[in-house]
Formats: sequence, structure tokens, C-alpha cells
Amino acid sequence: MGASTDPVYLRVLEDLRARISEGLLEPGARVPSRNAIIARYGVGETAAKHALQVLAAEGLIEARAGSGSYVRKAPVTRRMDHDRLHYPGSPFGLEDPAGRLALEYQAEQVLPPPHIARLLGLQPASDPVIRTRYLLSADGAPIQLATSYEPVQITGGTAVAVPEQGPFAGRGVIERMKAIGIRVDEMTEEISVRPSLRNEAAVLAIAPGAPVLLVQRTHLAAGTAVEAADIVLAADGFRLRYRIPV
Amino acid sequence: MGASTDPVYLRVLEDLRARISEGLLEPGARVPSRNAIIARYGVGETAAKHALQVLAAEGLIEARAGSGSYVRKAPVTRRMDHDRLHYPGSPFGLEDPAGRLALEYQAEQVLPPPHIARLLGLQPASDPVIRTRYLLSADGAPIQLATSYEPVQITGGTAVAVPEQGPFAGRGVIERMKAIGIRVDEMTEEISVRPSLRNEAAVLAIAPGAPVLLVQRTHLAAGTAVEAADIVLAADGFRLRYRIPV
DNA sequence: TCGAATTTGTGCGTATGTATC
DNA sequence: GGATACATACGCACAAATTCG
Repeated sequence: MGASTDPVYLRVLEDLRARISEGLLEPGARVPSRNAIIARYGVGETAAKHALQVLAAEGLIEARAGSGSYVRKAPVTRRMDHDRLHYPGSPFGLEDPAGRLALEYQAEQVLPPPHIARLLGLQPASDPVIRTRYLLSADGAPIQLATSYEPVQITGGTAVAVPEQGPFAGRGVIERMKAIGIRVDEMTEEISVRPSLRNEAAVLAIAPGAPVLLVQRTHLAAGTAVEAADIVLAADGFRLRYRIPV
Repeated sequence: MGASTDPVYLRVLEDLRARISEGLLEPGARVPSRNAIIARYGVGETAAKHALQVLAAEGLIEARAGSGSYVRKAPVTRRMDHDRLHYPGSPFGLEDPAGRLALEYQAEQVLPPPHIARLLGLQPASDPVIRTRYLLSADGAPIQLATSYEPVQITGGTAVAVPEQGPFAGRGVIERMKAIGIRVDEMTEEISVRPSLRNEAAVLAIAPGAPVLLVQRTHLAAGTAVEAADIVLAADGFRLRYRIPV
């Protein structure tokens, strides 16, 4: 008989969400506390808790223990720009207006993981690659993990065999390949989202399982992949921008 | 004194998450129920409940009332290709090899929301736009929500005022603008990730709060934005591919 | 066909720890 | 230190959906 009732917490949730999107609750404003919700809406603690929790999961509010919950300001997002790539000093397309970026790296010759071998057209068991791991930090805080793979078949024995060593260190894939007579004419990026792995979460200072953006980039010369890279970024701190001439 | 103990639910959560990513729990397999978790891990009901809830929010499992929780099958990832855009019949760059896509739309004249007004350089209170809402489905399952905005200032009174009506229906922004003498010469896309809103989650058949990819696309002519669109996709079902000539 | 058992979803209250003010 | 607020945790209860004998 009783009309099929909506869950109690939904009433609270939708009211708060509406007030946030309409601007009645401005960014930075305090959201009613659990006890305030209990009193105001006449619900139990569970419903109040749940409503606040969902709002936090949606990214609309931010809860600070001991203080309260606050409407989230538009997060400071960094932009990765992909119209002009790899100009010196700005690795992986990232803006660096104030010169606060720092790059650590570590290169090693290894056998490629399966998905990289496939991209580069290599035999996983017999065709080694130079793997370079990058950790990019801004103001001391790590913001991006990147792992680049280049076939030893291509660069082995040349002056550019190790990306960050030699005369072309830090100049980017395109210039380095050019130096050994390979003309990179195409780049592809595939973007996907997945929950962060434990070690990624630790390095990027995000919650384990929080989504990360995965950019799988390849550089191609005449249809053949000459470099592949996995780039991992915290999903909530980045916007990727592509500017495409028509 | 006491070592700062990790939350109990995290132990459960991370164990289950690890077993899912390692493949010990295969897609479609049943995840331990609340009661099973309580018995197996020796935790309380709250912790068991919370762990399952977080897994569901991450999109790793799917809970069915009365039945159980199951590892989510790796969704068939679709590719959005952004090298050749908007050829007729394949809106929003999506591949449609077998012709299974269906598009619904609904156009309306409205005042633009703030972020769109900013992108298009309009006064939110006085410059109307044509808003077209698209719902793209494949095999009957909704996969993409898109909302396109075009200033009435630009297209008002012309044959292309409403995107999906008139002689250029379904031909894409670039061709339609060309028909009224506007030459679109640049496109930008900004990609970000955020938790799904409730209505988005309902339409896209994903868990509320599960991450979605948000593509904010603009078409520009001589540096001025002539169209802006918000495109929302389930993050775990898509890879966006960009092919960039060097 | 029916009903019992199981499982999730939602809801209640309460308690403790810890961070903030 | 005290008051407040959130995070985590316990237990219990009932409705609705599903499963299965």
C-alpha cells in the first residue's frame, strides 16, 4: 500500500546537490554538518552520513575532519597541451610557466612487457628495449609517472641510445630520432581511465583505487612505431587539451 | 604508542581489489557476500559493507540485490577516433563498423550555463543558444551523452539553425558552419575525469559515482568559438585515440 | 506454487579515535 | 582543555530481489 518511498538519504542528497549547483551554496561555503542535517531534515545519522559521503564521492564537497564539509572549489587542474609537443624543457606536453617542474629519470635495458612489445612490433622474449622511467614533480609534489620504451634495434650503438644522455638529452623523441636519420611523422595517443595501482597511488599521493588517466603514446616513422610510452596522471588533477587544426 | 592502525575495511578492500586485478577472481565471478566477508576476514558488518560499496563505486564489481556481487566484465572498449572527425553518420568521432549505432536528439533554445557562456564568449543572461542533447546508443545500450551549444547570434535565422534539421542535418558542425560562410579552422578538446552524476549514471547504466570521461569540445573560426559541446562517456568503456601528424 | 534462505539496500543507534577550532 | 565534526567501527533491523528446494 504505502507508496514506494524513495530512500531517505536521497531527499537530503538531492536537495544539497541542487543548492550547490544553483549556487545557493557557493564554493568554499560550509555544508550542513551531520547533526545539522539530522535536525533539519529529520533523518537518522546513517542517512545524513550517506548523503555527505555521496556528495564527497561525486567531488562536490570536501570533508575536513574536525572542521566540516565544504563546497569544493574547482580543482586546480594542470593542462597537458598536445598541439606542440616536446619542445625542450617541457616534457610530455606539460605547461611549465613558472619553471617549477622537476624531472627524475632512470634508464635501463630490459625486455619489453607484452603490450609494449605488441605496439612496437617486437618479440617480447628476444628484442630488448631501453626503458626510461620518469617521475615528474611540480613544486616537489609528484604529478606524473611516465615510462618510455625504445627498441635497442633502432637506437642501439648510436649517440641517442639513452634518451636522457648524450648530446640530445632532454630534446624529445622527435629530435633524437631525427639525429639518427629517422623521421617521426606521426604520433598517437590513446587515453583510458583505470583505478590506480598501489604503488602509483603511493607515488602520486592519491587514494589507492582513485582513478588515474593513462595515456599510451607512440611515435611512428613511416607507419612503424619507434617509441612507446605509458603516462600515468592523477585523474582529478589534470585536463588534457588537444588542439586540432581542421 | 599504539601503531597507527590501518582502517579495517581497507584490509578487505585491498585484498579483494588485488585478487580481482590479478585475475584470481575472474570477470563474472562472485565476490564474497557481506556475511562471507565477516566470517572470512573477521570484521564487522560495517567494514564488510563499506569495502563492497567502495569496490562498486570504483566499478570493479556490480552488486545485484538478492543475488550477490560479481566482478564486472571488462567492458568492450570502444574507440573514439579523432583524426578524421564528423564524417556523416558517425557523430562524435565514434567508430561504427557494423552500423549498430543509434542517435537520439532533442534541440531547444535556452540560455547557456555559465561554463558554456564563458567558452563561447556570451552573456549568460541575454545571449541564447541552441542546445542539442544527444544520446548515442549501440545495440540499444546507451554509451554516450552529448550536449552541444551553438549561439543563436551565429546561426539564428539560417538554414542550419538547428543542428539536426534542414538540408545539412547530421553533417557535422564544420559543414554546417561552412554553409553559412563560417570557416571552422580549429577544434579543441579538453579531457577530464569526474565521478558520474546520478542521472548520468542512470542513463549510462553505470554505478553512481563511477568515473566518467568528460570531453569538452569547441569548434573555432578565426579564434572565436562557434560551438561548444560536453560529451560524457563511461570511463571504463572507452579509449580515446588521437592521431597527430608531426 | 509456495516458502525459506540468502543477499543487497537502506535505515537506526551507539561508540571511539582524531583533527580542527 | 573542551566542543565540534568527521572517519571508522560495532551491531541490529527490515524491505526487496533473487535463488532454490
